Amino acid sequence: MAGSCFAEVLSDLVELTGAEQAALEKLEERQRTVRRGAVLQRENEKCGELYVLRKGLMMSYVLLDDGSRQILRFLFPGDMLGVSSMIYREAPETLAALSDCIVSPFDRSALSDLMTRHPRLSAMVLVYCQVERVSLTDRLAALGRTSAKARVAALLLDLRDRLRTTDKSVEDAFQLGLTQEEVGDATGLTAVHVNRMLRQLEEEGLIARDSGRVTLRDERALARAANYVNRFEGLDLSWLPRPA
Amino acid sequence: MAGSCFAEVLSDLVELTGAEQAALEKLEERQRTVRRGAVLQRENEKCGELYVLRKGLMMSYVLLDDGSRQILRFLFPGDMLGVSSMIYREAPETLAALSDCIVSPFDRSALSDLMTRHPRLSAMVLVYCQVERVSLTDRLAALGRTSAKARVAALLLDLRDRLRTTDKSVEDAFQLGLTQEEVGDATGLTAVHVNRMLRQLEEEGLIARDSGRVTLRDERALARAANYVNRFEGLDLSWLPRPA
DNA sequence: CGGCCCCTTGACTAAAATCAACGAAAGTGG
DNA sequence: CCACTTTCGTTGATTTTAGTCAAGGGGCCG
Repeated sequence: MAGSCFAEVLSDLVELTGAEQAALEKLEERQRTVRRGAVLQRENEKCGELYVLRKGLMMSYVLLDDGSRQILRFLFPGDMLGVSSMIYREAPETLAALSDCIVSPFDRSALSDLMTRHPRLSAMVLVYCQVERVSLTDRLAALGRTSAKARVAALLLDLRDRLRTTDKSVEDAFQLGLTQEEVGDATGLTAVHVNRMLRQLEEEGLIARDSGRVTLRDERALARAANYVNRFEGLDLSWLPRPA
Repeated sequence: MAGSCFAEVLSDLVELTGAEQAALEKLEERQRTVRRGAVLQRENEKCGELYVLRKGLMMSYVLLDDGSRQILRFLFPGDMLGVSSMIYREAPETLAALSDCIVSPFDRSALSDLMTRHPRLSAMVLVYCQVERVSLTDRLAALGRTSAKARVAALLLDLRDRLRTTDKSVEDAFQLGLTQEEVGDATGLTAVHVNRMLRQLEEEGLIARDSGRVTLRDERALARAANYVNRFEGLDLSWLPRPA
């Protein structure tokens, strides 16, 4: 199996040259499986490698002193994992697999080399990180200023959009590969309250549920309730340097 | 007035070459003043330039549909503003001045050029953005999983640390250049509740207040209450490429 | 079959928001 | 320089939102 998952994400943004594709494929030469529930990197432990997620669903989270968990981000195929760990001696967050996964590990220096040799890819890595950053600020605003229901709605919309980038067959229904506790840890709620919010969304006809499968029945109303924006849209990359 | 504020931030991390310093100074050739309360960039409007903040205190925020505001970040001298706006047609956040400020505006293409010509600076811009990203995730965890008191304590510690990087004379006391409403919009609380939390911190002897000036009286206890980490510490940049 | 994990629901509690009022301080305009 | 307005901080009373505690049910796995 060849091809670079990260390159696929980037090639939605610009047309890559052969040399650029080759450089990205080199990052994903190696492969490794990660079992559901396994931890790839643990918070406060020495930083290891970086990864590209090739297959499966992962998450990054932090644990607070009182034992509570905040899920920072869900990770989908094509996502680059552990970029922030690259810059620290100790990892600022834990990376764990929510399903059986395949990742491609690579070294800090590999990314450093790539950035030196391919200035345009370097800029695109920055773009990718900024998209992530803006998504984080969306979630920050959601946690700070929106209701429990809005946060759950936003999470559902976001999950659907992210799943669709990999699997075009996803339309308005998808398997929610998360427990309600995980949804709670992502939205800053308790599992009990997540349950109530899902029920409420269901009663209002905004979603339907059937054994872990969620259907978005009224996307317009959900998006309105959630203040949701897909941050992979509306990009302007006209300023990118010419390919080397 | 010469010298690059952003270069000063970076030179705390590695020793810059003359060429690198010159390149960074070029970004800050121009200067512009911004009045207290003025807006440099407005959410959803066409993205303009990027900036380096040279002097003063600014903030970035978003407004939600119901009119509530979430402050995403406070900006200090040496910070680069609007990097995320660079990649979008429309700005994802508003940039506003909390005090009279001086900024150096520059063009997307100027940063793009710099990244092409100076691979190591390119990597350092990425590092800078990742520090910002990790700080955002700290705040995300604070909003999602910590009490009102802890959030206010964390904000005070963070402000102090950021002020100290510019002004070494700041020890445990500083002018809180924010209204309680602004503190609330940053921490996801109401101004009224912020007031009560400040009072409580004061009553417990963790801080003292006098006409807008805050003194941290028990930093240890504050940091414990707040789960606070200074993200400019603990970096490992040994992987950075050689300077060009 | 039994145990565990996850979902569900009700009753109750705690945390933070809301509403309202007032005083002090800081600008503003004559 | 003074009257006026506005902003900001403070406080109490009350309401709303979400958390906590507890119990039971369904499905899956060993």
